Amino acid sequence: MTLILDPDDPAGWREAPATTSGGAHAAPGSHLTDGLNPEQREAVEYRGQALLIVAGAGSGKTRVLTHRIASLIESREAWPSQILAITFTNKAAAEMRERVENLLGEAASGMWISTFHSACVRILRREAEAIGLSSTFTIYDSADQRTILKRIIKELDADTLGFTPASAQAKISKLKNELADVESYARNANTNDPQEVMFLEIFRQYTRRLREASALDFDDLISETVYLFRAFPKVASLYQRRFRHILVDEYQDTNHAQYALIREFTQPVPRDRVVEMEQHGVNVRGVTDAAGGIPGASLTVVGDSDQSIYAFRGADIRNIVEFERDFPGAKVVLLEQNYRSTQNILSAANAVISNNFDRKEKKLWTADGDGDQIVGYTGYTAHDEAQFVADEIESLHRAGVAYRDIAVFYRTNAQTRALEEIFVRSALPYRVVGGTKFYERAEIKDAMAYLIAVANPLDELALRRILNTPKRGIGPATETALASFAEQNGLSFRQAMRAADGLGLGPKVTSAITTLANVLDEAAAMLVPSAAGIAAGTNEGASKVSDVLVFLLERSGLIDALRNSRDPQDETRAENVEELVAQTRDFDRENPQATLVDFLTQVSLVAAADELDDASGTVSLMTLHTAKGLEYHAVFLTGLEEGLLPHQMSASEPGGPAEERRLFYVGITRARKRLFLSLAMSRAQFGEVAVAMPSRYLQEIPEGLIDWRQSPGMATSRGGTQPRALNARRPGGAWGTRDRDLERFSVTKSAAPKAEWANRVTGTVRDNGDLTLEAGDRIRHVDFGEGRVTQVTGEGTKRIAHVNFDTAGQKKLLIKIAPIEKL
DNA sequence: ATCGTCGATTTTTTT
DNA sequence: AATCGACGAT
Repeated sequence: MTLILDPDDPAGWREAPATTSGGAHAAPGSHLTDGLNPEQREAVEYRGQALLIVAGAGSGKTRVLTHRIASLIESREAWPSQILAITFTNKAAAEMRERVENLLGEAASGMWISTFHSACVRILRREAEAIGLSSTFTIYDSADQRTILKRIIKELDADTLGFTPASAQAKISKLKNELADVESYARNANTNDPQEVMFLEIFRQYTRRLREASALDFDDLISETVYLFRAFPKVASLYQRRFRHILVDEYQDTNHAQYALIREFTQPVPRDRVVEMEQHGVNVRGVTDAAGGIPGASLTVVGDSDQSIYAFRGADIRNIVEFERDFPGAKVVLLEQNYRSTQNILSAANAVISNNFDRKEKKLWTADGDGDQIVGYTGYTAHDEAQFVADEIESLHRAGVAYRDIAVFYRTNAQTRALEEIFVRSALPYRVVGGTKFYERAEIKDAMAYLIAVANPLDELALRRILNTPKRGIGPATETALASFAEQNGLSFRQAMRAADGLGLGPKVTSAITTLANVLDEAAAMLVPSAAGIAAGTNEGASKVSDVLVFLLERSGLIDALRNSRDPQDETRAENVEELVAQTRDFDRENPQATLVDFLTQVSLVAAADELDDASGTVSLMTLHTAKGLEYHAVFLTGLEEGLLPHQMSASEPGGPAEERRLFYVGITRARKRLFLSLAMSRAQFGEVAVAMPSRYLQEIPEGLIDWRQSPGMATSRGGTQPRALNARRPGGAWGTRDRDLERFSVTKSAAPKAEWANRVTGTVRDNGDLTLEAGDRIRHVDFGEGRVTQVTGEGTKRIAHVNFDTAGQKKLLIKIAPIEKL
């Protein structure tokens, strides 16, 4: 029996599989390949150093990945702790873990299945001191980055050279994704260019401040792990020894730093170091090869270059395109059969994506038949479009489709407004996934800053945030005084606060500062485990996260300030803070051994898609980016207009329009049975109403596939719906285009004033107070005209009228706010 | 130090 | 339309 030391658990020795090298493997259980097509089966069963699975949308890649992992373990070729699977979101990780557990049962525990960022944090916290970090380092999000850069740019007067926090942030992120640091940038910088010199200074200061605060930004999490492995090969060897099988999902969206990290993980360990490791008590039996070294881990990547949509964040499509060159002898398996969508949906997707040149030809197909036609609709305004979506959702729901099986996608978060307004009015249960997140609310960030300040006393950003929140009379002057006192005496901001007595500030201010410092100290004391806990290396005896939070909220006066405020919005803010307390209670209950730092880490790394609750009975609204990897019975793609998809901003970027097309492709392929494409002819931007043109991608879909309820050509300037052949030719090429295909979307060039066709569904909202309606009442609605109430449901402000309109058909309306009057 | 008003600026997508 | 920052009044 071979024993393998698990670096995760230095005290725990685990049993290793019976055989790990040479000889015939036990045949993987056939239940793992039953029902798979030949390609899928090959992807599960192939054994070798490198495997690329080119998995078209809906081709069952998660199934292949989970079965492959299960097969490795069941055949005793690998121990669970030797598996490292990287997914794109925590939700995908959780799902993969669950599915592997379903295949293997208890045997699945010990695997690392997580996102790049979570895995790196786990490694970095463990090895923090090697690279001069506190193991309680803070993770800065983009808002934090922006705050710091804003201060730096102001101090350096860098705005005179055209620097903005956003531009500096983008540039720093780009550099870090390429594994460039301040030194390497300095070496290549042109010292004659004042702009580059200034940027270098910004970059230098930014790096220094994060260092001093013991903080890392998102990009650092990856790059610092790479640096760690490169600077400390012995540390790297521990992980190279442990992880024998690396599996990476969504490989087309990896950036250079992530690629470099994968390469580090898959490096072999030379014999000399193996000998050294053995001398230090690291068990390597069962993983060495004939030469005495540890061979590089096997690598499986899954991806689809047609779904690469993160170039803006440094994703390098070459990682997948050049995989075979990077890993000689790599096996490639192509999965083209689709198990998700109808052929009509797939034909549309194939047609659209085939317009991207420079791609490997790939055609999705299904054996399940054509299915329903795709439905198209052109609204007059965004609200009109939203009303179409709401109506169709209601009619799907009446036909038996659950709300949770329906999703609405859009390109930009701003587009949620019109959709939400109409959905609220229509009493449609929905949830916006991502968007303005709970943890981005100011009051939540304040409360979190208290926790961060306790967990990581070096974090100046968090301290400065809470210094005068709630108001304690500590203004910018005092803040600056503290900061410079700290600077001059080589103290941290926190230490300066403790020493505030000697600064000669006003007595009131001084006492406010020391009181806060004491509260933080007391909270920090609550987190120290008991002697027994320390001895056992556990968190035993430390206060729960929720208790620390409640202590901080009460003693800092934050919660009282919100409750006693005259600002009516503060009531909601207080409720949000209560919700945060409830979340920490949940966290404590679900993770009894976890620390405050664990909680902060989890919060930092939640992805938009992680918020999805499969059990909720609501329609999901999300961006096209968030939609990647998900699937729904019915999908609505909205805002299919030039300037939105493709987005205006993408036009100037190389490869922009092609990436936007992939985004459209990703959206289409999320749909299982029903696909709805919609757009508006006018859209409000910055408060101004602008005329919108149909997206160029719409015409790439073969005409017969779409049933236009109201086509762009039909939606005339007067708001009428004169039926007109989709491909009716109009002389002169409307909209000044020569492209004949565009004409099927043409509208009359002499567009009438906007006011005339903004007469459809509007954003009108009113407060009807306690208007009472009952079945049988006649009402008039601003947009839908007259109708008869058939039923009233719900209570209080949520009362809903079900109305049969004379011309507009059946609708549900939230009585309190619908623009209606009783007749 | 705090509060209120005016004007500028904003929207791409996210771990 | 709405948020954010600068500036001036209290």
